[in-house]
Amino acid sequence: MTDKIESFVMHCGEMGSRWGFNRTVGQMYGLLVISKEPLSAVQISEALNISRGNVSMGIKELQSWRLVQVQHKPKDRKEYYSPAGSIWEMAIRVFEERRKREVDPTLSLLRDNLLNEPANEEEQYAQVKMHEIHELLETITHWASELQSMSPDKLNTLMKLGAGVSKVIDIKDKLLKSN
Amino acid sequence: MTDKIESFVMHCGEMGSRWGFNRTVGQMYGLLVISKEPLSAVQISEALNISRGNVSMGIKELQSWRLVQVQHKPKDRKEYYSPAGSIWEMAIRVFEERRKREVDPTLSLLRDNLLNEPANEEEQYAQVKMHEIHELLETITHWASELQSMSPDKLNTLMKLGAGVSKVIDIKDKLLKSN
DNA sequence: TTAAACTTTCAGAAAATACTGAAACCTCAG
DNA sequence: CTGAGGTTTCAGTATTTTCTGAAAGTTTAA
Repeated sequence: MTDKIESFVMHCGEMGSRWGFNRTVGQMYGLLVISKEPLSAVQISEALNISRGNVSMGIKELQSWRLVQVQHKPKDRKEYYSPAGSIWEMAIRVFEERRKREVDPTLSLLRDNLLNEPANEEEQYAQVKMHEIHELLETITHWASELQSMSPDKLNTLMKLGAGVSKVIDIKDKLLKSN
Repeated sequence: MTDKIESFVMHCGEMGSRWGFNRTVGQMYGLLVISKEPLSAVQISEALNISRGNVSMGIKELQSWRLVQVQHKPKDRKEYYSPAGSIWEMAIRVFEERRKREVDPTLSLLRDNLLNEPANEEEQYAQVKMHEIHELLETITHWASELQSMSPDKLNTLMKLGAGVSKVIDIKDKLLKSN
């Protein structure tokens, strides 16, 4: 591994925990992303100086994020791993999985809590707040899933448009009104 | 604390680490959000059964996320804490801070790495990948900051529009062409 | 100035998390 | 079958993170 590649891989490790997994898993993913060829478990464990068992657990974790792909070479029983999908898909998946882990459980707790009538003033206030949070999270997750259903191409146009969308929406409103 | 409130606070604790801080900090923030009145450090430590020192550290952490506000009561030297801003602002801030912690360092590493010429084929491939990632992250962060500059109201319209934006953009394109 | 009432800090203890490596497990060619 | 070549599991260990509580620091009323 050259210095430049190593610095990238180590950085992925340091960021790993912030992105939702741990250091080693981050390194593993970084390594797979910048390696042209798929890597075997042993190659990964040697490149990163970690145990074979750890690689196995890491791969499992990455699979739960739908971020790696298993491949086989002819005449070779080993499994070879490579990143699943394009950089773009990778981003979408991380987003999606994080939503599942970070937002969905909260939404369901809030839904449950909002079913009961508040028993006193304290709970009354709490419910108002929970309701606000619930509404916000619903709006955001709904929007996110709509965005995800758009083609990468459309999404790109939209993002490049930036705050300009606002103007486009204004135009739409005017058109609707004048009809 | 009633059961319902406690379940919310404990949930915030469990989610805490997924949202970027730790259990106690999560609980503290949950508690502050659903409490009508600002709370003193001692009240927090009693409500959550944690040490006074831990509260101090937690508040510091929440302040670094710009999520709490300090208040004072007349004739009282204690500090009282309450959530800073509306639920909406809270979401914006968490987003913003996470971007700073999770994306910005990566962008700067990638920028640095992309300045050097690749020394061999391996690095050549690595750079292509890093370039892709860099471009994607740039587009997304740029877009995110544009969105943040929009008024909550406009943003709400936009989000409610959902995948419908795509149609609106198509209409705009047609209008431009016909001119 | 002083001291009471508070907040912050931080070394060490406790708890949580991640890693290793050996054993168990799978799979398939012979 | 069987054993070679591979993967997974998991108990125990190492590392990292978090929490405590006592000491140090700060502020202000008198």
